[in-house]
Amino acid sequence: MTDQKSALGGVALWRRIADAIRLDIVGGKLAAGDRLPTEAALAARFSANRHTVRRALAVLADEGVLAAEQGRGTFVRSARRLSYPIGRRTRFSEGLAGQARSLSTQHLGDKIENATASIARALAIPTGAKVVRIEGLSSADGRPLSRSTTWLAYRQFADFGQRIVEMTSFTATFASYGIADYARASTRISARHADVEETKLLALSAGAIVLVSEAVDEDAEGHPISYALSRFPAERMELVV
Amino acid sequence: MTDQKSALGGVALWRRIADAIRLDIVGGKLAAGDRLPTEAALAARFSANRHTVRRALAVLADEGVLAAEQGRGTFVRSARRLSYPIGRRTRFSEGLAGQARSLSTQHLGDKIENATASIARALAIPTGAKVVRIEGLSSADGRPLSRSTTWLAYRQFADFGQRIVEMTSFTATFASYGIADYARASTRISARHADVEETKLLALSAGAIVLVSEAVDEDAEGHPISYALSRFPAERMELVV
DNA sequence: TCGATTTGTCTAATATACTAGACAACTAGT
DNA sequence: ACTAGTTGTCTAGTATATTAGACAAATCGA
Repeated sequence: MTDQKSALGGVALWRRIADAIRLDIVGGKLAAGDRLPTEAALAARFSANRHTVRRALAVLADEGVLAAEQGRGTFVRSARRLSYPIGRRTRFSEGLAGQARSLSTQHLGDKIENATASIARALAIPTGAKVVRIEGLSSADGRPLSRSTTWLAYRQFADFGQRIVEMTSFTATFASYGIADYARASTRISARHADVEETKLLALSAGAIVLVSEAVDEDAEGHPISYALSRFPAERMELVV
Repeated sequence: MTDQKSALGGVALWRRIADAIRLDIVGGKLAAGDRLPTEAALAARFSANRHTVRRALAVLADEGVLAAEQGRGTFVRSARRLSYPIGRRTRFSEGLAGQARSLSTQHLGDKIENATASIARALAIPTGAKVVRIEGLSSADGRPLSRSTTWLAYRQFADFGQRIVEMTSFTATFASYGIADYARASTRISARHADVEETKLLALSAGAIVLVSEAVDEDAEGHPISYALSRFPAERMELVV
């Protein structure tokens, strides 16, 4: 949109250029197979040096978003953002079905700890009460889509960590506790820069943005059963309400 | 959380430090009135030089988030993020009432133009059809909260731009067209770096992140009436579903 | 085959970001 | 009044980001 250099420090110019081009691609302005403007044209558009543009293109090529061909030009490879639906009763796998061929969720570990104030409030338990923490990473077609941390009351879900590795899905694991149905009670959405761990696990380039969703699920009676903090790469995902 | 310098280029260290501290404040880890760790302690925590930390603190002081007092320390001034609710029938002013004393929406201008593919799809009109574009800026207690661009079909809402300056609210203006009630049809949420114009209007520091919401409203019969693209400063707002 | 266009690579100069250390100015408690 | 601890300011050196220009290597159409 507003291609000016002015905006001053904080974020390097090559990163702003990379973000702008990526936005054109995931936003649909550039389709897969399209040829990008030449490096010289992009340099003019962003009032930057060709080398700076090349650095931005190198990052995007590294991400697999585009590929350069000497003598011919630079071409868009991959496609639009995936949409992650948020509603009262959406399940992870259902929501993304149809947008990707394969979906998987990887269990990164679990741990017993004491509830901080915000976790306790979400789960309606006393601050400091024991909670189970589950770390997970979800991917579609081999590309990581979300890094999530989930807390559950230890009192009710003491061995959730063991069960989920067998059951694989949250829905199935909840069912094993006799919770046949559950629904989303609330979702809060914010955004920030990815930290080092997220950058690594989500295969992001440094300085990328993550959408953060804070979700509380409740059982049929309206009691909160889980509090999940999910981080989505903003360049590959959008949330749909 | 993970305070390492490694993460490499793209985003300046002072900005990552500023973001981390701001996150502690708007996330509630640091309350208004609290004293921050000393500059030396922060420098150690982020493995950075004291001057780099000072630059981050200067930005936050400039934003009004904290204030330094020579000889005493640096103190947290202002408070938590505002929550913007998203639902089938939420209205801007209702949703934020109670979180801020004064709310205002400023009309920045309007224009007739031709619908791009995505606008046309959202409004269910042919690509290239005439649309009215409305630019606005909303603030709470003097701090800008959202920068929004709204498109409406020209055929139905030809003089929306004139009417809204009198009516002041979208709800009232829709009512003047005989639309007593409308509801949210869909909301898509993403995030990116603010562009130059947003940085200025939303009073952000360079390189800040905006939450982007793409919303379609429909009338009682389910016909789309407006397509709005709102940008919220991620450091001051969160969206609640 | 030639020439125009495009990406790839190299060298060099300048501006900005970051680190390092020293000391001044102010505050609060002894 | 003194001292320890804090923020404010200055100078200087190093690393990274950005600009600048030149030429090589590949592609494509005339």
